[in-house]
This record gives sequence, C-alpha cells and structure tokens, in this order.
Amino acid sequence: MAAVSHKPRSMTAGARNVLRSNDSASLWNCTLSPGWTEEESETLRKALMLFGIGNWAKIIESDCLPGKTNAQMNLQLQRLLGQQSTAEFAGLHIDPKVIGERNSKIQGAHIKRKNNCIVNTGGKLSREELKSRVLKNKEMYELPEETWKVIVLPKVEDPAAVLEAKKKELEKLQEKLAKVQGQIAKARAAHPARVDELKV
DNA sequence: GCAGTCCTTAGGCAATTTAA
DNA sequence: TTAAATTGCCTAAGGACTGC
Repeated sequence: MAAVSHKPRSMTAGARNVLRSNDSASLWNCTLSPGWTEEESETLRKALMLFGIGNWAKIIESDCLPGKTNAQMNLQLQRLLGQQSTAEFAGLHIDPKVIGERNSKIQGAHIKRKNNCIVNTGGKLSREELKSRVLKNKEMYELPEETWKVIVLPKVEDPAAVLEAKKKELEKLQEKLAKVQGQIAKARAAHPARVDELKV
C-alpha cells in the first residue's frame, strides 16, 4: 500500500538525495519520489512493460495503481528512464530500468540534467526523426512478446477501499499537523520575546 | 473541419542542502 | 550566515489522436 503523508517538497535532512563523488551514478536514476513506494514503482515498471510506454489509459483501467494520475505516472517514468523526454519509447514494451542504467552512464558538458533526468536540449524532434528513434529503440530494447505477455500485475482487490484508506491517513496527518501548529502558536504566545529573537 | 480528450514537454516555484 | 545549487512537484501550452 502507498504511504501517503505530508512530505516536504524536497528531501529532508536525513534522506539526502544529492550525488557525491563516491556515489554510484546509476543509483540515482531509480530514486523514489515522495508518494511512491518501492512496490508502486515496481508495479508501474511491470505495467509499462506489459502495456507499453505511455499507455496510461490502459494502466489506469487495470486498477493496478489506484489513485495515481497519468501525470504522476509520467513523472515516475521519467525518473525510471533517467530522461525527461519519453516520446522516443512511446508504445514500446521495454524495461525502463534498462534505459535508466544506460542514461546514468551518459556524461558530458552537453548533457543537461534536471532532477537526475536528462533534459532535451537539442530542440524538438520532427515526426520522422521521432519515428526512426522509436524504431531504433524497438530494435535495441523491446522485450520479446512471450516475456511481457505473461506479466501479471498485482491486483488491487478494492481500489475504492485503498483510496478511502489513503484519505483517512491524510486526514489523520492533517489533524496531527493542526496539533503541532497549535503547540507552536501556544509557545509563541507564552514566549513572545524569544520568538522575536528568532525572527531576527 | 471541429471539438474534446489525452499525452508530452519545458519552465517555474518553493523547500532544502551545500559550500564558501 | 547566506548565496548558490539541488530537488520534487506542478502546470500551462501545444501537439497528437479520436469521434462526430
């Protein structure tokens, strides 16, 4: 089940997400984003292999990732692939992690990265260019049909119940947040001088 | 051809960490 | 201490596709 929580928009102090010289480059192409558990990420990977890259409608229809929008899935796909542009893999039954590992090894001054994903800097591809890239990627990375056809996605028995549980968890966290905010307000009222010190 | 929907992409914002 | 860098996420814009 997905761990839904009020997470900061960036990494917390404990869980660093900054590449250092002694880190393995490939490690960072499969980082989980807040809101995505290991299982969900794995389910998405399997779903992409089964339905093809970018077939969000089919993935949503399969109910294997209840509550996830195509925008969220697309963002997670970008992380798995290690690149922002996904069009060159559209419809292909590939393992995104393979592309991710390949992209993690690409280095150079001409490579612009954002959030560990290679950003397209070479301008928009023409339809023909895109077609030829898709074909090339199909030849290089497409899994054999007998491999992806037998993929079984983890079945969520009751997606509505999962969403309901997520909602309740969210409500709990909101309550917790309100409590903490109340405590802060109390502390401020009790020690206004110290709060003023902090403001400076 | 037109409208609606789906999907992709680039850019930007806010929070956080790092390094000087 | 603070400016710069990094990260995660959101969203507007535009293209592709589909049904009428």
